[in-house]
Amino acid sequence: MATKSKDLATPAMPTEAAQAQRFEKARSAQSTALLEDYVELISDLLASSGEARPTDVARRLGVAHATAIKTIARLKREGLATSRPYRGVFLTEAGKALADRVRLRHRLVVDLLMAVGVPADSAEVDAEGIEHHVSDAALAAFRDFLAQRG
Amino acid sequence: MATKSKDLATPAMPTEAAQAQRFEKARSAQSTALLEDYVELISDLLASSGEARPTDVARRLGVAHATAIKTIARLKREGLATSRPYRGVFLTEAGKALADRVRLRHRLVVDLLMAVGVPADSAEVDAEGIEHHVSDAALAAFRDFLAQRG
DNA sequence: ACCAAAATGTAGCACAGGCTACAAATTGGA
DNA sequence: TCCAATTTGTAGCCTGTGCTACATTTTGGT
Repeated sequence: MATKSKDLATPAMPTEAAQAQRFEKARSAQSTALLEDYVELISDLLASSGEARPTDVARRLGVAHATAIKTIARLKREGLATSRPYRGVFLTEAGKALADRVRLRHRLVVDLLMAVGVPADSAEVDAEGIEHHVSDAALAAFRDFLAQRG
Repeated sequence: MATKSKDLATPAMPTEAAQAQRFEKARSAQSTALLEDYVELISDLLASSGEARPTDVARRLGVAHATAIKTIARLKREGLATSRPYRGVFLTEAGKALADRVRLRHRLVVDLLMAVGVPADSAEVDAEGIEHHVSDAALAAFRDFLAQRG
């Protein structure tokens, strides 16, 4: 291992490897973020109206319906959803499980943000982007922190 | 169904428009995230060793050097960096300003995470993904919260 | 001074996730 | 019933961000 370091400045940079790993993790989180959003949204639509139509999904996400359909195809490829032509989208068991996990995490993030003083509306908006990058360790810490403040 | 008919079980879904806007925001944040990472890293490298070579940037980010070079080209297109062939990368004034903002935000996010009990190493890793999605409002709240706990 | 290794740059591919445009199926109202 | 609007699906394009392979330039050791 070439410890070719010359990090002799400011608040100490992490090692190359450590830093690369962090970025790698952030990139991989990003690649699942969209699927998580779709699954959670589909779950919500199913719960609140009994069906999840591609057009509704598209409108909620603010994308063209063709985009939604393409991503739903990816959900199916990954075993998270099922659908038949002109019949709406449904979640597999794996999809439901993911949706539940994501929803829980979302609430926890919003609650944590509000607990530290972020206004409710900002908290909701920010959580949408933040939630996908919160590790289990952080999530556990959030839970403890919230429990401790009633 | 006006302002706050929120029951404990199911938090009402937001309106289509509101939700679409949130996702749109998250998507646009994502598109600037990579540039922010590059700019901050380049700034760190310049500060700690006086130069930022594409290969170093690539190694730190954990990507192939060709990928780094391509993204650096984008930084130049966007007026954040300058570089001449075989001569390393430098930041424009805009790039420096962005780097400073990003670095500050990064610290604040890490500190906030640790303040609510997230272990230091998790905090660093999570912050890498989270920071790009933290609004100014949330940032201000973080600052206040941290100030209040000395 | 030279040549090999390292760094840099270029070209071309893949895939994800946007889009528009068009085609086909379904649904609802007259 | 039947036609028009809506919904759904398909095709093809663009951009961003990865990659590998190869070409070129710079650098450093002998």
